[in-house]
Amino acid sequence: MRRPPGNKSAIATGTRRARTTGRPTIRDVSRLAGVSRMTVSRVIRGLDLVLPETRDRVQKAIADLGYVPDLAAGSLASRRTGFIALMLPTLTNANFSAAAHGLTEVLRAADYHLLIAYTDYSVDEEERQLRNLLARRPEAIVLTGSLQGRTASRLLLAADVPVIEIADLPRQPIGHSIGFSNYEVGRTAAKYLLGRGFQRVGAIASSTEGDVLDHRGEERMRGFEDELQQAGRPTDLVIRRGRAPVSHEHGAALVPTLLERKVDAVFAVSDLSAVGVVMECQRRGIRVPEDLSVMGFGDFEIGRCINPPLTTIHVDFKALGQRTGQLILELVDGESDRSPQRIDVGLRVIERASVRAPG
Amino acid sequence: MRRPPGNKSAIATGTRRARTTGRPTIRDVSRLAGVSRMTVSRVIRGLDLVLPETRDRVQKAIADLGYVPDLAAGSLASRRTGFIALMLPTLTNANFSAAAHGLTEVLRAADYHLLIAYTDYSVDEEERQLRNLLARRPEAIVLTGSLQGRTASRLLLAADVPVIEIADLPRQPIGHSIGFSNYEVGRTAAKYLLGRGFQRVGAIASSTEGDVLDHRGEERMRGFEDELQQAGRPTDLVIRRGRAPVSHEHGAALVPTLLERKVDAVFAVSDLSAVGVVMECQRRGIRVPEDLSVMGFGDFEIGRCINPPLTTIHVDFKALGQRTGQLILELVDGESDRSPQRIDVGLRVIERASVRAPG
DNA sequence: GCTTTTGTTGTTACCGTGCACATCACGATC
DNA sequence: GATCGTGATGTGCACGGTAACAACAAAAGC
Repeated sequence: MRRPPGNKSAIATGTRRARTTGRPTIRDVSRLAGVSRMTVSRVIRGLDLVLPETRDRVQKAIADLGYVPDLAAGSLASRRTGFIALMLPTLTNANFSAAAHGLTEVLRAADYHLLIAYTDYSVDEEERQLRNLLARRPEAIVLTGSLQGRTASRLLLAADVPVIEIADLPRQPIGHSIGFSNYEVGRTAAKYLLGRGFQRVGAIASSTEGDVLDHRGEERMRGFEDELQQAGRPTDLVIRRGRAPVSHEHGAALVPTLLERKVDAVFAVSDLSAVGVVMECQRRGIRVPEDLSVMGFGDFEIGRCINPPLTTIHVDFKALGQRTGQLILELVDGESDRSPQRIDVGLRVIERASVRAPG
Repeated sequence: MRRPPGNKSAIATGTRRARTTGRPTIRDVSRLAGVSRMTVSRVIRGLDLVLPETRDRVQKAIADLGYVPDLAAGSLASRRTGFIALMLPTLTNANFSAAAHGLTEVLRAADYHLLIAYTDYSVDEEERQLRNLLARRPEAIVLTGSLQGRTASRLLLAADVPVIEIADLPRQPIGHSIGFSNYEVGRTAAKYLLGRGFQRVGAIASSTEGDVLDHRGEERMRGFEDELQQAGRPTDLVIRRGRAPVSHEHGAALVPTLLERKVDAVFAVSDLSAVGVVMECQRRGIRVPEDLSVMGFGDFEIGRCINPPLTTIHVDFKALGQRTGQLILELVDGESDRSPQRIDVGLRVIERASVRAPG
C-alpha cells in the first residue's frame, strides 16, 4: 500500500503551508511575464488569442523557469484527462505489443497518453486493474476481448466511457469492436489443411482447465473442430494440453503425441507453439513438411525465419491498433456519439513451406 | 491536437453549471451515507480511523452509487500521483517488455501505475515524450540508458524527480542506476570465443550511421573490439551494417560477408540477429557450429528452441525490473533521500550448442 | 470530580488549472 | 460623437479530492 507521506518536514519548514512543491506553477510564470494566469494558459495550449509579443514574453518566462504544466490539475478543471486506457492479457506477446504500438502511434500525435494495464490472464486482476484505470478517468477504454467478471462489466457500464473491444469480435459487444474472428481463424486453418488433402488433421492448444484461460485460443479450436465435423472428419486429433499462454515448449512437448497418433498435418493455436513443433521434429529427424505439415497462427517474426518457413494465418495487429486509434479520435473529438462500430480487419493465410503441397 | 470539447450541451442543460459529469463524487457518497466528505475519504484509503459501522455505511453508499474516486483530483490535493514513468526505446523487444513486466509486478501491489512512453530510438521523440511524462508528475522516472538530448537532460534535472537508469550502467549516472555493462557483454563474448581457440573471430551489429542509433549495441561492439585488441587480434572482422533495431534479416543478410571473410566464430549484437545467421546457414548448407560458430546476446526464447540452440549472454531483465520496482518503493516510501545506488545485475554466458567445443 | 488522553468525525483552506464571463482599448459604423 | 463590434486580456469560481487542524464524546488517570 502507498503510505501517506511522512511529515518529516513539518518542523524544518516552520511556515504553516508546506503543501506546495518547489515546482513553478502557472502563477509563477504569469508573474514573471507580467500577465494573468489565463494568458499563460492560452499560450500553453496554443489558443491563438494572444498577441505575438505577449506570447513570446510568456514563452520566455516558461523556458526560464523550466515550467511544465500539471496535467492532473488541467484534467480536473477541463474534465479531459488525455488518457486512453488499454487492457491486455500480457505485454510479452508480439501481436499485442504491435497493437499497442499502432495505437500509440496514432494517439501520440493528438497528445493522448496510453494507460496500459495487463491482467496476466487473471480474472481477479482484471477487476482490480479496471477499477484502477477508471479512477484515472480515461476518455476511452480499449479491451482485448470481453471482460470475464460480472463485477467488472458492471463497473464499466457505470463509468459511461466509450469502450472498444479489440482483437476479438465478441458476439455481444459492449460498445465498438475492431478485430477478427478467432472462430474463423480455426475454420480457415481446417479448410486450408483439408483442401490440401491431408488425411489425419490435428490441432494443438492449451488445456481449458486451470485458472488461466486462453479463450481466444479456445475459439480457434472450436472453429477448427466445427469445420472438421462439417467435412465429416473426426475431431479426436484436436489436442488440448498444457497451460496458457503457450510457448515453444508447448509445441515441442506435444510432438510425441502427434507422432503416436500419426497426424499428418497439425494446426497450432499459435506460431510459438508451431515453431516448437517444427524444431522438435528437426531434432527427431522428422521431416517438415514431408512427414508432418505444420501450420500456425499469428505470423510472428520467428516463423518467417525458421526452416522451413512457417505457414501461418496473419492478422495485421499494428493496423488494428491504428484503426482503433482513429476510431478513438473520432469518438472523442466528434460532436455526436457514433453508433457502435464493428470492424473486421480480416485475416489471411500466409503460405510458406511448412505445409506440404498437395498431390 | 486535442480540441477543446464542443459546447453542444450549453443550450440543452439550461442550468448555469453543466461542468459536472454525471459521475458521482465523494460529496454524493457523503450525503448518502450521512457523513462528511473527509470520512468517506478515510474509508476509501483505508486509514482505519473510522468506526466499523460508519465504514460499512460508507461502503454501502459507495457500492450503491458505483462511485469510483477520481485520482486526478486526489493527486492534486495530496501531491502524490501514484505514477511511475518508464521510457523505453521500444515495446517490441522481449527484454524490455520483460523489464516492464517485472517492474509492474512489484509496483502493482503498491497501487502504482506505470506510465510507459517509447521513443522508437528517436531523439526528438525523447524530448517530447519526456515533457509529456513530467506533466503527469510521476513520483519517479525510469529511463533505459541515458538521455540523448541536452534539453531533455535539463528538463529532467529541473523536475526534481528521482531518476533510475536501467539496462545500461552509464558512466555519469543522473541518479540511481540498475543494469549491466554492455561494454562488459562485448568483452565477455570476445573472451569466450578467444578462449575456445577460434582464429577468425568476428562480430556483427547495426551501422552507426543514420538517425536511429543503437548505442547499447555499439557499447557491446566497443567492448568486443577492445578485448580483441588486448589479445593482439585484428578487429577488421567486426562488421557494422544495416539499421537498428536489428532483426533476423540483419543476421541473414550478413552471412555472405561472414563466409567471404572466412569468419569461424561470430558474435551478434542480439540473439535476433544471431538466429538470422543460424537460419541462413541452415539454408546454405553451412553447418553450425562446425563451419561457423555463432553467439548472441539477450537470451531470447527463440534462441533456446532453434537447432542448434544458441549460445548467448543472458541478463535477467525481469529481475532487473523487479529490483527497480523495489528501489522505487524505498525511494518513495522512505523518510530520507537514498544516496544514489548503482546496482550491477551482472550477466552470464549460456553455453549451448551453436559454438564449437574447443580442440 | 476534574483533567488528560484517546478515538472518531467535521471544518476549512487549499492543490494548479480551465471555463464562462467581464473588462478594456480601439477602430469602424452610422 | 455615441454606439457597436472586435480582439486581447483579466477575474472569479469550480473541478474533486486531501492535509491540517478543530471539535467533541468517551475512557482513563489522578
